[in-house]
Amino acid sequence: MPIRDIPPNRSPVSPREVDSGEANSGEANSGKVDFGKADARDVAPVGARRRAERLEPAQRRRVILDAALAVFAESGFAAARMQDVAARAGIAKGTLYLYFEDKAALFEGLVRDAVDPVLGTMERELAAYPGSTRDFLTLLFRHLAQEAVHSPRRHIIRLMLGEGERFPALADFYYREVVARGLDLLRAINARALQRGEIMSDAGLRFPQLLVAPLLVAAVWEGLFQRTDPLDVSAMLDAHAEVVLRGLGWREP
Amino acid sequence: MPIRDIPPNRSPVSPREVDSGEANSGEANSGKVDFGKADARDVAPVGARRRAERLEPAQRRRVILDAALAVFAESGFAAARMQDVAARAGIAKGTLYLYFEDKAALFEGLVRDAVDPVLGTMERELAAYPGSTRDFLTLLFRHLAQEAVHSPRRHIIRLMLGEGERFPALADFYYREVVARGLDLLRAINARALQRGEIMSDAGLRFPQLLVAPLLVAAVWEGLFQRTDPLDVSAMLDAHAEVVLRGLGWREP
DNA sequence: TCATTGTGACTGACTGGTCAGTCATAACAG
DNA sequence: CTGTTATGACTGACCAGTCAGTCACAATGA
Repeated sequence: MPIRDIPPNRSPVSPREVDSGEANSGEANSGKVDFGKADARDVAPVGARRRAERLEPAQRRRVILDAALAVFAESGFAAARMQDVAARAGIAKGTLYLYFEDKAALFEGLVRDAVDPVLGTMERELAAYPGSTRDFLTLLFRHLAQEAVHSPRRHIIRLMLGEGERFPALADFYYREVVARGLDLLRAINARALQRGEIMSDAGLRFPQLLVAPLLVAAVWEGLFQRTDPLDVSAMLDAHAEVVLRGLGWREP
Repeated sequence: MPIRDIPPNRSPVSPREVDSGEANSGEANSGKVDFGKADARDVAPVGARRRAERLEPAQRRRVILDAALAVFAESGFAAARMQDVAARAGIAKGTLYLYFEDKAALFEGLVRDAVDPVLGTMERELAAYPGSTRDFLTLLFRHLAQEAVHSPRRHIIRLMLGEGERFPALADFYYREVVARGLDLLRAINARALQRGEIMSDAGLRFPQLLVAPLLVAAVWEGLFQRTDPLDVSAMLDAHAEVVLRGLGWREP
């Protein structure tokens, strides 16, 4: 309770960029009947407090999630500070808690939100794709490379790798929404190609992971080694498509 | 809302397992008062300090590093507590600081230490390997799978993925000591196979990453999805070897 | 039109708790 | 007794999460 006031000699004050706004700049109090202690503390600092513009909840949520992605991507879960998320979103820390239960919920929201749309379109495209499996695979790789390497969502992958083990429920969610669907898509591609006689081996049907493994490398390489040893992701994926198709027994249909 | 659960793992770490041979012989708290016989100062109000057995500095370092691997693997860098590392190593927290400058130095020491021996033997074996490239690749995969999935060092990989971006110097070290050497080894394999006419494509020479990508998947899968959707790593790697060799234009020599 | 009251998004100082790193002290080896 | 090694209580900082309060705007009514 803020009423319980503090001996004036104590000066906590976190000397930090946030700066706990001016000490008390006078101005006793207006109408408040204040029994007990005259109390000098608090009272509106009045300074240049900027209040964030009022926003539609959905918009505010978006802003927060964008900020959170940036901050979590930069620091990982444990080291990310809610204060920083708030600052980046242009709001006060307390406001975060109007939109998300706690830090974990924010992280979750982040992953859930980012995960959404990617695969749906590919699934639909596959059903209707007229060309050869080779062409579709190339298209798929190009799409996914975009996601895994160039989209801001690429950080989600890294976050999942790094923190996922400590969020089993989140890992499950990610598995259901991304991994399982992705693998199903790949199995469908393989099954169709086999059926059409475009390939001979069922290795890709049994281990669709083999088809996307290089994408994981690409996503990780970016963050860790790009600086030291740049990797041409597109070229690598082209090479991969070539190798894997031949490896599965490709022959022109 | 299936996701609500456990944020950072706050389990107190069971301090056995590493066990620096005896030392802090149990007892600790757990209510057992044991006012029995002898050992008068066992009641231990404040003073009774239990000392860890004296160890050679090198051995103590080993014990600490083992403990640190366990704790960091479980929690990641930021969430790992020095207190827990100490407890697991059977020593007091202060003692850690006799061996490592600070938490970051401990993490670094951990990675440096774990990284050491793995590749050397493979490099030497390649030089002397009499069999076909196919056999050598199979051998290599088996070795690396051991490292990436079953060895306690597998956690190092995950730690690098999660934290590496925040330790650029460590990422560089890891690149030099593991990644670069591994890729060189793979390039050597490819070059030799090409020269011998065992394969036709130079894709593996240009992107040796393609050969190990599935290992990364395996290492990650273990931690995140094994529970949900078990993956038979050996079978996957066999399939990978088969696909990739055919993909590179393998023909029996 | 202007005052009053209601609403809820937004704020940030504060609390309670955690933890890295320190250091006076204790135990041991020789 | 003396130097070396180990200890763990302590400090200082840091941060997630709370909550009493603020403010802009909308609705109401005079």
